[in-house]
Amino acid sequence: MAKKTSTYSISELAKEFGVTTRAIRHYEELQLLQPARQGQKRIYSPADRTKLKLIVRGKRIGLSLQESGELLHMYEPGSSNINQLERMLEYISTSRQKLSQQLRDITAMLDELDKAETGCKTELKSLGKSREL
Amino acid sequence: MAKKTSTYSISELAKEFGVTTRAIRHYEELQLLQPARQGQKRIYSPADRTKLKLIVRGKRIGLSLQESGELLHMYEPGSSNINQLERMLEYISTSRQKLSQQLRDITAMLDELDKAETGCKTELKSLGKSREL
DNA sequence: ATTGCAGCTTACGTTAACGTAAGTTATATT
DNA sequence: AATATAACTTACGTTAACGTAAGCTGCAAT
Repeated sequence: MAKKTSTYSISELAKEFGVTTRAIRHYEELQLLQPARQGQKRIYSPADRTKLKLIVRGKRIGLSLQESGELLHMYEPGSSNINQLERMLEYISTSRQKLSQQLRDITAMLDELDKAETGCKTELKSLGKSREL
Repeated sequence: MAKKTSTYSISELAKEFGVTTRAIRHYEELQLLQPARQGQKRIYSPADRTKLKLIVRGKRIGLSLQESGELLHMYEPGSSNINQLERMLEYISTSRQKLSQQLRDITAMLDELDKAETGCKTELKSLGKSREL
């Protein structure tokens, strides 16, 4: 039959993002996803897929599922009450600070890797020289 | 008595890096640190302090203690045998790729935060307008 | 009719990274 | 001498993020 390209099965998403179906169900248990159902089967919308993408991206940079969940919160309808919006702005600002710190940490690490690599290569060269004698 | 400014107690380091002494001892259990001893007490050298710094930095960007341990490996004497050095170069390259991916992930997230923030602010403004009527 | 997937649920198991408690030791202070 | 403080050891507890196993379900191909 015709494929509604706008929905995904759990194993399709699992394969696409390199996670297990168990993991995806786990994210659902933690309320990070709420896919529709067709009987018992989970049906994922493009929005669900995007959320999952954000989750795995979050994981790569070391966010907990909790933290990712809070970020996901910002992609929802937006219960637009003033207080909520302001709390969200604060949260955004805090998140940005954390991410900026991470940026610094990562570039610092990359620097160290460069140093280590140069040192390594110099050593290799000198080892090569001594064999050439 | 006079303070050898070139050594640290466990609680000094704990305070400086915002971790518990228990955590530091834990890193030692996992072989990430091997401080000297003065009787029973642990004495940390500047080198130990640097390692700890790398560990907490690693944690901030989501490295496991294992991974940090492997990175720390590169700051040691360097059992300079050719194979070792080449394996290390590979490891460095792999690490760099992971870190680069993280950089992309983080800037992507920062972008999303920007979007979310603008959206948030626009909503706030429209809410403000409606009250001005 | 049966065999084979893909998905589902329930539930216990596992690993990492410490937390926490209890009791011991060494040093310094009152 | 008594007490406080900082460190130590041993050992069990806890949380997060799934893994893994067992058994049930619906549908499709043989």
